[in-house]
Amino acid sequence: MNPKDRSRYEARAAVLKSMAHPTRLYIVEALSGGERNVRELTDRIGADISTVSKHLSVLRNAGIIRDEKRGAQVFYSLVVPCVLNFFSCVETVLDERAREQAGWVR
Amino acid sequence: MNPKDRSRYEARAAVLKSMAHPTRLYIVEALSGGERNVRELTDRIGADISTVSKHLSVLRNAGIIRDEKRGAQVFYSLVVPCVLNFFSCVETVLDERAREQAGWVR
DNA sequence: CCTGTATTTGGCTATTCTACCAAATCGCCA
DNA sequence: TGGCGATTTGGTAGAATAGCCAAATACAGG
Repeated sequence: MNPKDRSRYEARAAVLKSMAHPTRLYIVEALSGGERNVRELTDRIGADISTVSKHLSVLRNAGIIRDEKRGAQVFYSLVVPCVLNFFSCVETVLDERAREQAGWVR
Repeated sequence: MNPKDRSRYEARAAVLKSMAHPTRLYIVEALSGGERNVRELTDRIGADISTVSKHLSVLRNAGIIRDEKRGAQVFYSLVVPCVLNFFSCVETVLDERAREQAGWVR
């Protein structure tokens, strides 16, 4: 793989990697219903607020979400809604895998 | 987040994680053109064959690809083609990010 | 200006990844 | 059966992650 291709795939992988964590996936889905502030997300997730804040910055740096400060609060929202389409395909993968294991027909 | 939701998001994240690596993304795209054996993939990627083999097993365990042994060779192919749809959305993310940085309009 | 609330940042540890080399397996065929 | 090409597996060092706590920063009001 030449350097140009390599960096292209690295950039793509970085985007997927930013979503490849249970908490961050949860955040993405939560934001599909509209913007949320850090406190709301933290309450739902049930982890330390500093942990959630770091997950949010991972997603923001990847360009998946953006932040808007209003007063003392910071509201996050989805920048690229098409990432929500990933969910159905991921479910397909999981279903397919379950079927494989159950049937063992191959 | 309750345990049930948590494990659901963990399963989903595991699927994304299996693709969140430049080499593995490259493999997925390479397999969109049909099955390939380990040697072919290794030649294109330019890493140690044992490294490629391990990447392949990550994707196989996730249920994204499957292997079929024919003679001494092992051919890999895509199980769930919908993952190819991820690429266009990922490009959208990258484009959006590039635009942000260029324009600085916010 | 001082306090309280909201969020981010720094620091640290435990865990997980990744890549390579070496060694083990697997299937074919001389 | 012995050797060969193809692929996987075991081992390991180094890099990257994730989570928590403590401390820093940012804002709104009083």
